Parts: sequence; C-alpha cells; structure tokens
Amino acid sequence: MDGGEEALSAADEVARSLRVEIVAGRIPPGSALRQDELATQFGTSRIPVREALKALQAEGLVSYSVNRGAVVTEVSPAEVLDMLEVRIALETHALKLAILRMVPEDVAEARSILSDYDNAGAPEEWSDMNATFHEVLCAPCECERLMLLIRENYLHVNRYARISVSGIVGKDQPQKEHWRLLDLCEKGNVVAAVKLLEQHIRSTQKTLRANIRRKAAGR
Amino acid sequence: MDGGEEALSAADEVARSLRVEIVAGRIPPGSALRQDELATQFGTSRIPVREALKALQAEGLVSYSVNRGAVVTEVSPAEVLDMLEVRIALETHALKLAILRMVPEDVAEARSILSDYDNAGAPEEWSDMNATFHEVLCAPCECERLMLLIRENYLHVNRYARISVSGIVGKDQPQKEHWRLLDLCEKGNVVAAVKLLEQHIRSTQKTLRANIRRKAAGR
DNA sequence: CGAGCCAATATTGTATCCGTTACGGAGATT
DNA sequence: AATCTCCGTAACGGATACAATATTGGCTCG
Repeated sequence: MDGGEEALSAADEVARSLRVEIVAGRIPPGSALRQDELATQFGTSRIPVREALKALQAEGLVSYSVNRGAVVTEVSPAEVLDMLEVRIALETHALKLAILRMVPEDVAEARSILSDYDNAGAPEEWSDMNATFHEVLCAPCECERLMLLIRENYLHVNRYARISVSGIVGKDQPQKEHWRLLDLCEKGNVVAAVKLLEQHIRSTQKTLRANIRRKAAGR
Repeated sequence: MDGGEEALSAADEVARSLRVEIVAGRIPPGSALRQDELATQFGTSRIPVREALKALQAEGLVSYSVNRGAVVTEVSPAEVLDMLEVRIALETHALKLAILRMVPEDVAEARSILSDYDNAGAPEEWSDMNATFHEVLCAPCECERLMLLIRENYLHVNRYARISVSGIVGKDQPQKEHWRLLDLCEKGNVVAAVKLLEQHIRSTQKTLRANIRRKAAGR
C-alpha cells in the first residue's frame, strides 16, 4: 500500500477546490456560484457540484437559498471580532494544557518558526507563519479536537482578515510578543503566558476594531 | 413577512431529519445509511438524500467512503474526553464575558431553570436541562459564535454520553454545583465562578473516564 | 416618459437511467 | 476440507432529462 493515495469522488474534489479558492479570497464574498458554470469548469455534471456546495454550506463557507443557489458568505467585521473571541477561548485553554506537556523539542520547533518569521518578507506569508507558530505552540495540548477548532478558526478569520489585519498590525509588535510568549512557555509560567496570549489576540481585535471605525467614517 | 415559514428543499428536510435521529441516538453509531432505503423512506429520489449525507459528512455526523456509502460516525470515549476539554475552553471564556454583562433577568431565568431541574423526573431530561442552564448562563457573553460552538459541543457530547454520563453522574452533585455557580455569577465573582465551572465539567470528565476504565476491565 | 405586467430565458431542484465498484456465494482446485 | 477464483447481485457515483421556480427584457398602458 502506498503513502497517501485516496480515491476521492468528484464532489469531494470540487469541494476541496472551491474551499481553497474561497478561503484564499480568489472567489470573493458575495459571489454567486452557478452550478452549470462550475460543472463545465470541473468537467462534470451538476450533481457533484451540488453535493460540494451542500458540504461547503455545512462548513459555513457558502450560504444557500432555495431556488436561488449558493453565494459565498459575507463575513461581517462584527463576526470576525467574535471569531477572535473564540480564538482567545480556544488558544488560551490549549496553551494552558500545552505548557504542562511541552518538551524542549517543541520549544525548538517554535523558535525555528519565529526565526523564519524574523527574516520573512512578504506580508502575505505573515499570516501563515503566525498560524503555524500558534499551532506549534498549542499542539502539545494533545487535544485533537481543540487543535481542529483552532485551525478552523484561523481559516475563517484569515478569509476576512487576509488584507485587513496583517497589513495593518504590522510585524514587529506581534513578533516581539511571540518571542516573549515562547520564553514564558519555556519557563513554564502558565499564568503569564496565558495572559500575554490573550492580550496578543486582543490587540489584533483592537486594531481590527479601529480599522472598522475608520472605514465606517472614511466612506 | 411572517414569522418562521421557510421553504426548504427536500435535501434540507432529509438532512434535518437524519441529524435529529442521529443525535438522539435512534440511528446508532456504525449504522450504514443506505441511499435507496432513505430515499423510499422520505419519498424522494436518491439525489436529495446524497446531498443531505454530504452535508452531514461536513458536520461530522457521518463518515463517507467512496463507493461504500455513509456510516454514522462512531464517537470514541477519548474523543468525548477531548470534547469536554473543548467545552471547558468555550464555556469558561463565555462565562467570563457573560458575568460582566449579566442583568438580574438573566439570573432569574437561570434560577427558574434550576428550579425545574430540582423537580425534574426522568434522567433523559437532565441532559437537556443541563444544556439549557449552561446556555442561559453563557448567553449574556454576546458572542454569537461562541454560543454556536457551545451548542454544537453539547450536541456532539450528548450523542455519546446520553446514557453513559447522565445516568451515572447522578443529579444531586451537579445540581448543587449549578446553584453555587449561579450564586457566584450573581455576585459577580468571575474568578471563583470560572474555577467552579471548570471543576464542574472536569468532574463529568472524571466520571466518564472511570466509566471507560470499568468497561474496559469488565468486558 | 415611467410603472406595471407578461412572456421568454436562465437556473435551480428532482427523477430516472447507466456504468462502475464492492460484497457474497457457489464451484473448482489443491 | 480449506482456499481461491469467478460470477451474480446490490449499492454507489455520475450523467442526462424533465419539472418548477426565479429573473430579465420587452411590451403595453396610464
């Protein structure tokens, strides 16, 4: 048996492809997803396309109206703020557990990511690196369910914030906090680490909130 | 525009129905969901059924193998423990926010639920009441996303634990903790309330863990 | 000239049909 | 007698076909 060959249905293929496009923002929120169009595009009939759309609906990526088809869901700024609240809940708890189980190798891995981060160029990469760092830091919690939700959370937040946040928060301040956070983890200072992590996420939240205000006023 | 009449497609209807049946445990984990069978049962063709199954797959209620159809997902005891960990993460954070925003009416509502709980009879109702109480307590957090995840969490945990936990933990001890928790919330003692809530959920976790051990040994 | 109505069209939702794949049992072989 | 093979059946994935619903453009009427 070979490594990872998995037979996947056309519907799964379509769903996977669309998911990537939507999360990447290449299919912008509000776009109508025409079944016929997608079907010809993927070289299938509409049946697998419809199944894919249903799956994406369950994932919250598209919204479905009967007889009017699927539309890429709009993510409101308020919802993103909520999502960041969820992130605080998930990550602080995961971190609490993770620190107790963290071994030097985990710290080393996180450190290496931060180093790459230091030398990183394009802002588009920042959000990926950020996600990776937070994931590595939380991973030792050994709670697969928590990690799943954390990953999902990043996906959804990034969908909105890919430009809005990363480009505005900047890199230096978050990065400083990352190093400090890693330090606290290494020292096993759970309380301080959790506190810093919450502040860290809250600062993203604050920036976003300010950004929303500015947009509301400016336009 | 009237209250809540929504036209829903056959696929949605099937999905809704199956979801209820699965969560209620009437379709036990491991069951194969035959498309033909469901189609005749719902009086439709297989197409809507397949779309429904895809949606349920995305929700994690069924698992799909290509050319072998859908099976109701088995929830392992370890996963339930993980889910309870997630519950701790979500609820403690929600409670922190909720207490700050709680008004007397919220407390009154929670109190009334607990009173019903006191007089409640059948163990099957306990888990619903428990869920309702926790929901009411967290609701003032005003974070719809958090509440959504909390509800989802109860759904999934109950799917496994509907017999395993409620019947074994009993009612008296959790109920005592509920009253005490509500008291702390009313007093605005965030730290103590959060601590108690975590202990409260951990005791469920512990009971479940013991139950698992017993089963593993006994059989 | 604008608003409202109706028909033509586009798009969705569902049913039926066909090819393909997995499972199970009967028969042959060692 | 046990195992392997082959074939029949049942279930699934997908495509085409058709019915129902929404949308759009043109037309009429005020």
